[in-house]
Amino acid sequence: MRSLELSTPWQEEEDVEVEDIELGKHNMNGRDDLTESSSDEATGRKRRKHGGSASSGSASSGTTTRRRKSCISARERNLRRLESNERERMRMHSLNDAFEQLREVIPHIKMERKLSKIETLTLAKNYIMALTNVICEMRGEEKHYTFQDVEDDSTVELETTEDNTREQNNNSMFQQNLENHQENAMVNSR
DNA sequence: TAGGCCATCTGGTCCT
DNA sequence: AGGACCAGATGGCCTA
Repeated sequence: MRSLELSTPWQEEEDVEVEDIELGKHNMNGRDDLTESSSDEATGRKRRKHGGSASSGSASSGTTTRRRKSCISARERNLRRLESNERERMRMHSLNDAFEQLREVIPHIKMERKLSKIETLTLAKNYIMALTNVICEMRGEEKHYTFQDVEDDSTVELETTEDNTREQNNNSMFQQNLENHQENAMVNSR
């Protein structure tokens, strides 16, 4: 763990009423003028160097704007930024918790590594589609969705054939599980 | 070593 | 006004 170095650009600024800001012209590789990020003592997770760029988001690039800066001290801004970082960290952690809970409820072939986020979402989508099909079938309606071969599915692009095979296995497992549940439901309802 | 995935920082925008 | 949300950027870790 490295300690927090308080020498970020915004700390060294003097308080000014108005500042010229050139959007979209920041040094993308300008890691040199950036120091270590805020500490992560609260979470103990790995930390990064400053990664963000000022040209991110939907800021209009290439234009020069003149914006009024609030009359708060550099120290205050520093504090606000750190608090904001902490909130963002917590928000992302809660998002990751939600992903973890989703992984737990999606039936899938267990692997050495955990499902990535994109895999989790894709499987969840497929599972919902499979469930929807079962409901339709129970109602005697036509199936809503057809599970295409992964190669034919332009919406899902997996990198390796191993991944394709796994996804197909998971899809057929969905169907198998659902059919079993369906049978059980029939038996219980008698 | 390249590429995928991820955590984190950051600043803009939206919402309350 | 302040917090939540979002997306871009970056560097670390891991695997093929």
